[in-house]
Amino acid sequence: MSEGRPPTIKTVAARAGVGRTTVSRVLNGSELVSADARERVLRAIKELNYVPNSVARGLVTSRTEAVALVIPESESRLGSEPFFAALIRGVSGALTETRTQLQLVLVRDQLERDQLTTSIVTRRVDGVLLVSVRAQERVAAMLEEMGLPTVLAGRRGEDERLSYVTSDNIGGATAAVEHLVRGGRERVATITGDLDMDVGRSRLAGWRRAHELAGREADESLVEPGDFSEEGGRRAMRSLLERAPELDAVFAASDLMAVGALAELRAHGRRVPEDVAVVGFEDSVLARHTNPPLSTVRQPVEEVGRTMARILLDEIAEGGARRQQVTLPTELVVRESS
Amino acid sequence: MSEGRPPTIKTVAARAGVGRTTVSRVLNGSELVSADARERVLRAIKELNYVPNSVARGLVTSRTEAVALVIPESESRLGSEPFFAALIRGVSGALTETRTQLQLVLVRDQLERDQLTTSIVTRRVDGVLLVSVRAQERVAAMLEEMGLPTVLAGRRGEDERLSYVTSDNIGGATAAVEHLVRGGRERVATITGDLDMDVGRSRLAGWRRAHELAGREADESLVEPGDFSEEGGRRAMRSLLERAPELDAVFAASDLMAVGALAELRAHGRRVPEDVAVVGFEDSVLARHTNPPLSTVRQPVEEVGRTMARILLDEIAEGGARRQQVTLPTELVVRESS
DNA sequence: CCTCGCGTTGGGAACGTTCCCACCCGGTGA
DNA sequence: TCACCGGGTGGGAACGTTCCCAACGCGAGG
Repeated sequence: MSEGRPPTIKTVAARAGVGRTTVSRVLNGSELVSADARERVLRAIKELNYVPNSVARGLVTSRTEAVALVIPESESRLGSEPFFAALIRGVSGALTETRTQLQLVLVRDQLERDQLTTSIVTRRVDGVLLVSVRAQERVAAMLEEMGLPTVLAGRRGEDERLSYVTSDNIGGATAAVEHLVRGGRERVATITGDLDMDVGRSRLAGWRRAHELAGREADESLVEPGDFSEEGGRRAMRSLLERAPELDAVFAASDLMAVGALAELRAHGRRVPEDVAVVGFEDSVLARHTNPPLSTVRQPVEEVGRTMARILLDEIAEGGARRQQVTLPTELVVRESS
Repeated sequence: MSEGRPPTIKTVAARAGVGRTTVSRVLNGSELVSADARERVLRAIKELNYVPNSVARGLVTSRTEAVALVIPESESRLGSEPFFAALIRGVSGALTETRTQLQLVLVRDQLERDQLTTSIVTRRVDGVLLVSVRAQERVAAMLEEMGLPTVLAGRRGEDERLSYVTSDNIGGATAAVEHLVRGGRERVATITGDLDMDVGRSRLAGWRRAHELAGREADESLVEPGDFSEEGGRRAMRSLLERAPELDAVFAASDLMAVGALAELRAHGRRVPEDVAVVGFEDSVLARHTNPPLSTVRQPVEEVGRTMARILLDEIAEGGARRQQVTLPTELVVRESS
């Protein structure tokens, strides 16, 4: 096995006794090849162990068969790690069906964020998947302007113009709070996520909506801003307990904040769920292992990833005109904290 | 701003009033360019918003400035998700410094595993990072044979020939068990990981070694095989309790198995740590949130990723002769379960 | 027997770079 | 004055594909 250098399409053509073009046609599944020629080509390919050079192909077609998955550092940290992993799983699953490559881009700091556009142009990817964007996300705006096919995980706001896939945050939050109300809770507080993000705002909107549906007035003094982190959850719980000691339930906009809240409640001697019921959001691995096990809202993260990838492939194939916006259903998971 | 099509090196050359080659030289930092020409080229680049086409460059240099990170599906599942996320963070961090792209390849099933070689050849990456390999990993063997620069996370066995980065599994396990012995535990059992993997074997070796160092005979009936999963941990704990009800400590080769063990111990009315002490391995997010919080061995996962990337870049740059094998230190984290 | 058409085929050009080499030009030493 | 040198420069070729188009062979129809 003395491979000088890898075989090219010419090597194959020579071996099969045909021209370059015919080999190319076989490779790309064209009909205009005689059965005889096709068979000879296929045999030569197998004998030579030929694999087409995707770089050369990319040069002429100006398509790389690759998409970038862009994830802000903050998203890959925090308890959202399982989110991140599941999303990748979904994306990757949908992508491998079409042989599209997945490039991972983690954006650490502001500097990298600024270079991102150049970086994406250099990469020459066919499209971009962008995770969890803030309201004023410059990267998204730039991609939109460049006309590069783009699908967001989550949306920047309610008037999002780009394609996106998100889970039903309003519905999930509503269901969580309704569940608390139905369980006889009178004073349901909420610890919100970052209100600069649609997930944060939507989950808060769900809390409000549930009150409305129950014919109650939402008491805004029961709303405490958090930041999706465990420590943020602790802090928020602390100030809620000071301000509204009579509360008997908390809806936290993330499991991690719920974990922080649980710790703080314990520190204050409140029993869960007897004195205070707690519900989180996300259904991360954590939720099953807290004490007591955490009721939460499950999001179909892997499905979100899969859907994003499918939509992106669509956009790439069709020249990107039609935008698709999908909201996937969430599901309340009741455990012992409520 | 009516961009017909993106500017090429020729556009830049024309605008700067120089030849293609000179632009190329400026781009690649060659010294053989007059200050004057260099400045004109840089200005033209800025004015035209020119970004070199990495595909075309890749075609002639036959380097893509991209590496693949290959992760078996089983590794991205289970409680190892944070592991996976942290590893990616490390890899990505070290890579962005050199503008190298990261391609993520998740291997779901056997079929995909078989196609992996072709897939890697098609991708034309400059090197491969391969996660957590089993003893008989065909992919690793194939990469070795192809001579493609490769770095493993973990090793196939003690006689690994490829470059790898691993954490000190033997040392960590030894420390964990010594800690239990020093705490006065007499009968320290262990739930092993998959013994087909070096991590599994090494952590078991550490358990043996600690006994040896303490001048005790390791009682092999206290060894129960697990599979790194929570359910596996439960099952193993159950049969240990049946077989050796007098045990007073358990070292589980992963946090997730430790969690399973905790649940099973509780079900059997054993108190932790009073009746039985438990130590895990990994220090995943989970460990801080179990009841009681889990003592465990922390691995520097992000650092493993960073180191892998650095070694791979080295191998790529230097034509791959020298192999590097690095073992990073682990650290015992004592919480309340021991 | 010639022409037409259609299924099949292959060569040339192009994609945007880098690398090799030849060239130019001013200065230096004989 | 002439050969020589070396920094600076640019054009041609090559990388391995795909696409365009011209050409081929062969049977059918006039």
